[in-house]
Amino acid sequence: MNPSVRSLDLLRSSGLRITPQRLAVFESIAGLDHPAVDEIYDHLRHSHPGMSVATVYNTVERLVQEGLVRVIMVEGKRRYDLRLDHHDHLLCQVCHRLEDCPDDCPSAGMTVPQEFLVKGQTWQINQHTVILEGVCPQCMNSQP
Amino acid sequence: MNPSVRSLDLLRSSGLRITPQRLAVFESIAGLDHPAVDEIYDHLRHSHPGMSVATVYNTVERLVQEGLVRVIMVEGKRRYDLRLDHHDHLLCQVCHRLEDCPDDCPSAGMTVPQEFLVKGQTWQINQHTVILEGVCPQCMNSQP
DNA sequence: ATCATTGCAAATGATTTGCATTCGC
DNA sequence: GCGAATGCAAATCATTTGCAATGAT
Repeated sequence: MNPSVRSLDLLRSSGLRITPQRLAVFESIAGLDHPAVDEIYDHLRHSHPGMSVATVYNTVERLVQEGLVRVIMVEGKRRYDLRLDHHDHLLCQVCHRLEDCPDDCPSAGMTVPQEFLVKGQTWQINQHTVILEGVCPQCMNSQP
Repeated sequence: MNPSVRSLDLLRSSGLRITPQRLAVFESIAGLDHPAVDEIYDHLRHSHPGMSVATVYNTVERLVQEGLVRVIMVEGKRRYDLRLDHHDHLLCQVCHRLEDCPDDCPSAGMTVPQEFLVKGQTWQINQHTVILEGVCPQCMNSQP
């Protein structure tokens, strides 16, 4: 699959050097569904022999720094997402699939103030994470 | 500190064998604030020399299985909580303190249905996790 | 040519596992 | 005494780090 112009543009606009590895990692995140590093690495094994896991870790970290992708910590593993706006996630406890919560999600409307008073003292809130855990439709069907 | 009658009762009621290590781990979780395994272990080092980390892992895992404590996955680490009812958490990104969200928390009123329709297919939802991340009052004061 | 990026291998941190010994019941 | 629980050490999994070689600009 050729790198999309969009990927190239995004990478370039961030000022990062364009390397085949970076392009590949970026497009993997776009193509896979909330992948973790090992999934990205496995995905690229055949198309990019010689690619190192360390490079995947590096790249993914740079992409996060540049604000091109987002991390979601799930089950002790970092997973990566191209969507940058806040949204909640659905996690399948069986197959570990992670999916974006649709906008009519019960938690989607929740707003969190930037400051929050707890026991008379102020917390500054920077972000919040909502994960709904359960069983996805596929796993529901295969193991009733 | 002597084991409280309550701890003993709780452990006994679950059918678990009462060992000094179990009692100690259970009371550590009660005494510390959302501790991770290493904090429990450090806490018990002096009072229980010879106690193994593996035992702490074992014990904590059994306590979760028996429904006596709850795990919260935070920053790639399991942390343990005696409160069993659903409640949200506040995480300090500076000192990594984890605190229960008070009941007037913006997310506290949120209810999540047991079944949830996504793209025409049904997810079964078992639980949900809400973590508000930011800076705690103490860290706010010490680093402005 | 310069300096960021890569690849490899060794290191770290959290957690798990195997197994012989110990101890609650 | 029996079987579950413990302690220890080695193993595993995710991630990080050090460093020499490579390659994008």
